[in-house]
Amino acid sequence: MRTLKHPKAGEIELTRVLYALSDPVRLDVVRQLAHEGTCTCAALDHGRPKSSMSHHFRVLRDSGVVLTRTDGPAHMNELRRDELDRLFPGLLDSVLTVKETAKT
Amino acid sequence: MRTLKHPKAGEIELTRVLYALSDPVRLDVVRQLAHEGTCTCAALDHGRPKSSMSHHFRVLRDSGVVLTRTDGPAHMNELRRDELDRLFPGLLDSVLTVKETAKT
DNA sequence: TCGATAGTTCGATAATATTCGAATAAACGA
DNA sequence: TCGTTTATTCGAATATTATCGAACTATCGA
Repeated sequence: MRTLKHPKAGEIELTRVLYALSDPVRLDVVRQLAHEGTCTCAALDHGRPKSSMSHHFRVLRDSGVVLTRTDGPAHMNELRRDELDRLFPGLLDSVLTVKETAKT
Repeated sequence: MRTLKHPKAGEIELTRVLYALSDPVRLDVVRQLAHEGTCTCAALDHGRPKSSMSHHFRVLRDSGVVLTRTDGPAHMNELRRDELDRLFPGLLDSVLTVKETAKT
Protein backbone atom coordinates (compact mmCIF):
# COMPACT_ATOMS: atom_id res chain seq x y z
CA MET A 1 0.00 0.00 0.00
CA ARG A 2 2.99 2.14 0.71
CA THR A 3 3.47 4.38 -2.27
CA LEU A 4 0.68 4.81 -4.73
CA LYS A 5 2.01 5.52 -8.18
CA HIS A 6 0.76 8.54 -10.02
CA PRO A 7 1.90 9.77 -13.40
CA LYS A 8 3.51 13.18 -13.46
CA ALA A 9 1.55 15.84 -15.28
CA GLY A 10 3.83 15.51 -18.28
CA GLU A 11 3.14 11.82 -18.51
CA ILE A 12 -0.62 12.02 -18.61
CA GLU A 13 -2.02 10.79 -21.91
CA LEU A 14 -5.27 11.97 -23.39
CA THR A 15 -6.38 8.58 -24.66
CA ARG A 16 -5.87 7.03 -21.26
CA VAL A 17 -7.81 9.80 -19.59
CA LEU A 18 -10.65 9.34 -22.05
CA TYR A 19 -10.61 5.63 -21.43
CA ALA A 20 -10.70 6.10 -17.68
CA LEU A 21 -13.71 8.38 -18.06
CA SER A 22 -15.53 6.05 -20.42
CA ASP A 23 -16.80 3.77 -17.69
CA PRO A 24 -20.08 4.71 -15.98
CA VAL A 25 -18.85 3.75 -12.52
CA ARG A 26 -15.68 5.76 -12.89
CA LEU A 27 -17.44 8.70 -14.45
CA ASP A 28 -19.73 8.70 -11.46
CA VAL A 29 -16.80 8.72 -9.09
CA VAL A 30 -15.25 11.61 -10.97
CA ARG A 31 -18.47 13.58 -10.78
CA GLN A 32 -18.82 13.03 -7.09
CA LEU A 33 -15.23 14.04 -6.51
CA ALA A 34 -15.84 17.18 -8.53
CA HIS A 35 -18.88 17.91 -6.45
CA GLU A 36 -17.70 16.97 -3.00
CA GLY A 37 -14.02 17.73 -3.27
CA THR A 38 -12.22 14.99 -1.44
CA CYS A 39 -13.55 11.56 -0.57
CA THR A 40 -12.41 8.24 0.78
CA CYS A 41 -12.84 5.26 -1.47
CA ALA A 42 -15.53 3.85 0.80
CA ALA A 43 -17.62 6.98 0.40
CA LEU A 44 -17.81 6.40 -3.32
CA ASP A 45 -18.62 2.74 -3.66
CA HIS A 46 -22.36 2.39 -4.04
CA GLY A 47 -22.54 -0.95 -2.36
CA ARG A 48 -20.02 -2.33 -4.79
CA PRO A 49 -17.31 -4.69 -3.56
CA LYS A 50 -14.15 -3.03 -2.38
CA SER A 51 -11.99 -4.98 -4.77
CA SER A 52 -14.02 -3.75 -7.72
CA MET A 53 -13.78 -0.17 -6.59
CA SER A 54 -10.09 -0.53 -5.91
CA HIS A 55 -9.68 -1.55 -9.51
CA HIS A 56 -11.56 1.50 -10.77
CA PHE A 57 -9.58 3.83 -8.54
CA ARG A 58 -6.42 2.38 -9.91
CA VAL A 59 -7.49 3.07 -13.46
CA LEU A 60 -8.34 6.62 -12.46
CA ARG A 61 -5.04 7.01 -10.68
CA ASP A 62 -2.91 5.44 -13.40
CA SER A 63 -4.47 7.62 -16.04
CA GLY A 64 -3.80 10.74 -14.00
CA VAL A 65 -7.40 11.69 -13.36
CA VAL A 66 -7.34 11.17 -9.62
CA LEU A 67 -4.81 11.79 -6.89
CA THR A 68 -4.89 9.51 -3.89
CA ARG A 69 -3.28 10.59 -0.64
CA THR A 70 -2.92 8.32 2.34
CA ASP A 71 -4.59 9.66 5.44
CA GLY A 72 -4.31 7.17 8.23
CA PRO A 73 -5.76 3.88 7.13
CA ALA A 74 -8.04 5.66 4.70
CA HIS A 75 -7.25 6.96 1.24
CA MET A 76 -8.36 10.40 0.27
CA ASN A 77 -9.11 10.92 -3.38
CA GLU A 78 -9.35 14.11 -5.31
CA LEU A 79 -9.49 15.16 -8.93
CA ARG A 80 -6.29 16.45 -10.48
CA ARG A 81 -8.33 19.31 -11.76
CA ASP A 82 -5.76 22.01 -12.23
CA GLU A 83 -3.36 19.75 -14.04
CA LEU A 84 -6.02 18.26 -16.26
CA ASP A 85 -7.42 21.68 -17.05
CA ARG A 86 -3.98 22.84 -18.00
CA LEU A 87 -3.31 19.82 -20.20
CA PHE A 88 -6.73 19.40 -21.75
CA PRO A 89 -8.64 22.65 -21.36
CA GLY A 90 -12.38 22.18 -21.29
CA LEU A 91 -12.33 18.41 -21.17
CA LEU A 92 -13.25 17.93 -17.55
CA ASP A 93 -15.78 20.72 -17.65
CA SER A 94 -17.56 19.17 -20.58
CA VAL A 95 -17.64 15.77 -18.94
CA LEU A 96 -18.84 17.10 -15.62
CA THR A 97 -21.61 19.15 -17.10
CA VAL A 98 -24.69 17.00 -17.30
CA LYS A 99 -26.98 18.17 -20.05
CA GLU A 100 -30.57 17.14 -19.62
CA THR A 101 -30.67 16.44 -23.31
CA ALA A 102 -27.78 14.02 -23.23
CA LYS A 103 -27.35 10.51 -22.00
CA THR A 104 -24.57 9.58 -19.69
CA MET B 1 -23.87 -2.59 -46.68
CA ARG B 2 -27.25 -1.15 -47.33
CA THR B 3 -28.18 0.90 -44.34
CA LEU B 4 -25.57 1.92 -41.89
CA LYS B 5 -27.00 2.32 -38.43
CA HIS B 6 -26.45 5.54 -36.59
CA PRO B 7 -27.80 6.52 -33.20
CA LYS B 8 -30.12 9.51 -33.15
CA ALA B 9 -28.78 12.51 -31.32
CA GLY B 10 -30.93 11.68 -28.32
CA GLU B 11 -29.46 8.23 -28.12
CA ILE B 12 -25.83 9.24 -28.01
CA GLU B 13 -24.19 8.34 -24.71
CA LEU B 14 -21.27 10.19 -23.26
CA THR B 15 -19.46 7.13 -21.98
CA ARG B 16 -19.60 5.51 -25.40
CA VAL B 17 -18.33 8.65 -27.05
CA LEU B 18 -15.44 8.81 -24.59
CA TYR B 19 -14.68 5.18 -25.23
CA ALA B 20 -14.70 5.69 -28.98
CA LEU B 21 -12.26 8.55 -28.59
CA SER B 22 -9.98 6.67 -26.23
CA ASP B 23 -8.24 4.73 -28.97
CA PRO B 24 -5.25 6.34 -30.69
CA VAL B 25 -6.25 5.15 -34.14
CA ARG B 26 -9.78 6.43 -33.77
CA LEU B 27 -8.70 9.69 -32.21
CA ASP B 28 -6.47 10.17 -35.19
CA VAL B 29 -9.34 9.56 -37.56
CA VAL B 30 -11.47 12.04 -35.68
CA ARG B 31 -8.77 14.67 -35.86
CA GLN B 32 -8.32 14.21 -39.55
CA LEU B 33 -12.04 14.42 -40.11
CA ALA B 34 -12.12 17.62 -38.09
CA HIS B 35 -9.33 18.99 -40.20
CA GLU B 36 -10.30 17.81 -43.63
CA GLY B 37 -14.04 17.75 -43.36
CA THR B 38 -15.24 14.70 -45.19
CA CYS B 39 -13.19 11.63 -46.07
CA THR B 40 -13.58 8.15 -47.41
CA CYS B 41 -12.49 5.33 -45.17
CA ALA B 42 -9.59 4.54 -47.46
CA ALA B 43 -8.23 8.05 -47.09
CA LEU B 44 -7.87 7.54 -43.37
CA ASP B 45 -6.27 4.15 -43.02
CA HIS B 46 -2.56 4.65 -42.67
CA GLY B 47 -1.68 1.44 -44.37
CA ARG B 48 -3.81 -0.47 -41.92
CA PRO B 49 -5.90 -3.39 -43.14
CA LYS B 50 -9.39 -2.52 -44.31
CA SER B 51 -11.00 -4.87 -41.85
CA SER B 52 -9.28 -3.19 -38.94
CA MET B 53 -10.35 0.24 -40.07
CA SER B 54 -13.85 -0.95 -40.72
CA HIS B 55 -14.01 -2.02 -37.11
CA HIS B 56 -12.87 1.38 -35.89
CA PHE B 57 -15.31 3.20 -38.12
CA ARG B 58 -18.07 1.09 -36.74
CA VAL B 59 -17.16 2.02 -33.18
CA LEU B 60 -17.12 5.66 -34.17
CA ARG B 61 -20.45 5.32 -35.95
CA ASP B 62 -22.17 3.33 -33.24
CA SER B 63 -21.11 5.79 -30.60
CA GLY B 64 -22.45 8.70 -32.62
CA VAL B 65 -19.15 10.41 -33.27
CA VAL B 66 -19.11 9.90 -37.01
CA LEU B 67 -21.72 9.95 -39.72
CA THR B 68 -21.18 7.73 -42.74
CA ARG B 69 -22.99 8.45 -45.97
CA THR B 70 -22.90 6.14 -48.94
CA ASP B 71 -21.59 7.75 -52.05
CA GLY B 72 -21.33 5.27 -54.83
CA PRO B 73 -19.15 2.41 -53.75
CA ALA B 74 -17.34 4.68 -51.32
CA HIS B 75 -18.36 5.75 -47.85
CA MET B 76 -18.02 9.36 -46.90
CA ASN B 77 -17.38 10.04 -43.25
CA GLU B 78 -17.83 13.20 -41.31
CA LEU B 79 -17.89 14.27 -37.70
CA ARG B 80 -21.28 14.82 -36.13
CA ARG B 81 -19.90 18.05 -34.84
CA ASP B 82 -23.00 20.13 -34.36
CA GLU B 83 -24.84 17.39 -32.55
CA LEU B 84 -21.91 16.53 -30.35
CA ASP B 85 -21.29 20.16 -29.55
CA ARG B 86 -24.89 20.54 -28.58
CA LEU B 87 -24.89 17.44 -26.41
CA PHE B 88 -21.46 17.77 -24.88
CA PRO B 89 -20.30 21.36 -25.25
CA GLY B 90 -16.56 21.72 -25.32
CA LEU B 91 -15.79 18.03 -25.47
CA LEU B 92 -14.78 17.77 -29.08
CA ASP B 93 -12.92 21.05 -28.97
CA SER B 94 -10.84 19.92 -26.05
CA VAL B 95 -10.03 16.62 -27.70
CA LEU B 96 -9.15 18.20 -31.01
CA THR B 97 -6.88 20.79 -29.52
CA VAL B 98 -3.41 19.37 -29.31
CA LYS B 99 -1.44 21.02 -26.55
CA GLU B 100 2.30 20.80 -26.96
CA THR B 101 2.52 20.13 -23.25
CA ALA B 102 0.23 17.13 -23.37
CA LYS B 103 0.60 13.62 -24.59
CA THR B 104 -1.90 12.09 -26.95
C1' DT C 1 -23.39 -8.45 -67.14
C1' DC C 2 -18.56 -8.22 -66.09
C1' DG C 3 -15.02 -6.08 -63.93
C1' DA C 4 -13.15 -2.86 -60.69
C1' DT C 5 -13.52 -0.35 -56.54
C1' DA C 6 -14.71 0.43 -51.61
C1' DG C 7 -16.19 -1.45 -47.36
C1' DT C 8 -18.38 -4.81 -44.54
C1' DT C 9 -18.80 -9.26 -42.30
C1' DC C 10 -16.97 -13.62 -40.68
C1' DG C 11 -13.92 -16.23 -37.94
C1' DA C 12 -10.13 -17.12 -35.24
C1' DT C 13 -6.53 -15.49 -32.05
C1' DA C 14 -4.41 -12.69 -28.84
C1' DA C 15 -4.62 -9.13 -25.62
C1' DT C 16 -7.14 -6.44 -22.04
C1' DA C 17 -10.74 -5.50 -18.83
C1' DT C 18 -14.20 -6.37 -15.42
C1' DT C 19 -15.87 -8.59 -11.42
C1' DC C 20 -15.48 -10.19 -6.87
C1' DG C 21 -14.18 -13.34 -2.91
C1' DA C 22 -10.29 -14.27 -0.13
C1' DA C 23 -5.97 -13.12 1.64
C1' DT C 24 -2.86 -9.42 2.73
C1' DA C 25 -1.09 -4.95 4.31
C1' DA C 26 -0.95 -0.29 6.59
C1' DA C 27 -2.23 2.85 10.09
C1' DC C 28 -3.93 3.93 14.35
C1' DG C 29 -5.92 3.69 18.99
C1' DA C 30 -6.60 1.13 23.23
C1' DT D 1 0.82 -5.66 20.45
C1' DC D 2 -3.82 -6.72 19.30
C1' DG D 3 -7.97 -5.36 17.15
C1' DT D 4 -10.36 -2.43 14.00
C1' DT D 5 -10.82 0.08 9.96
C1' DT D 6 -9.65 0.92 5.15
C1' DA D 7 -7.94 -0.34 1.03
C1' DT D 8 -4.79 -3.12 -2.07
C1' DT D 9 -3.35 -7.39 -4.20
C1' DC D 10 -4.09 -12.07 -5.78
C1' DG D 11 -6.39 -15.35 -8.49
C1' DA D 12 -9.71 -17.13 -11.39
C1' DA D 13 -13.80 -16.72 -14.25
C1' DT D 14 -16.03 -14.05 -17.69
C1' DA D 15 -16.42 -10.65 -21.06
C1' DT D 16 -14.99 -7.34 -24.31
C1' DT D 17 -11.66 -5.59 -27.74
C1' DA D 18 -8.33 -5.38 -31.24
C1' DT D 19 -6.31 -7.31 -35.23
C1' DC D 20 -6.34 -9.06 -39.75
C1' DG D 21 -6.92 -12.45 -43.68
C1' DA D 22 -10.52 -14.31 -46.42
C1' DA D 23 -14.95 -14.24 -48.21
C1' DC D 24 -18.79 -11.46 -49.33
C1' DT D 25 -21.70 -7.35 -50.84
C1' DA D 26 -22.85 -3.08 -52.97
C1' DT D 27 -22.26 0.38 -56.51
C1' DC D 28 -20.97 2.05 -60.77
C1' DG D 29 -19.03 2.34 -65.43
C1' DA D 30 -17.86 0.01 -69.72
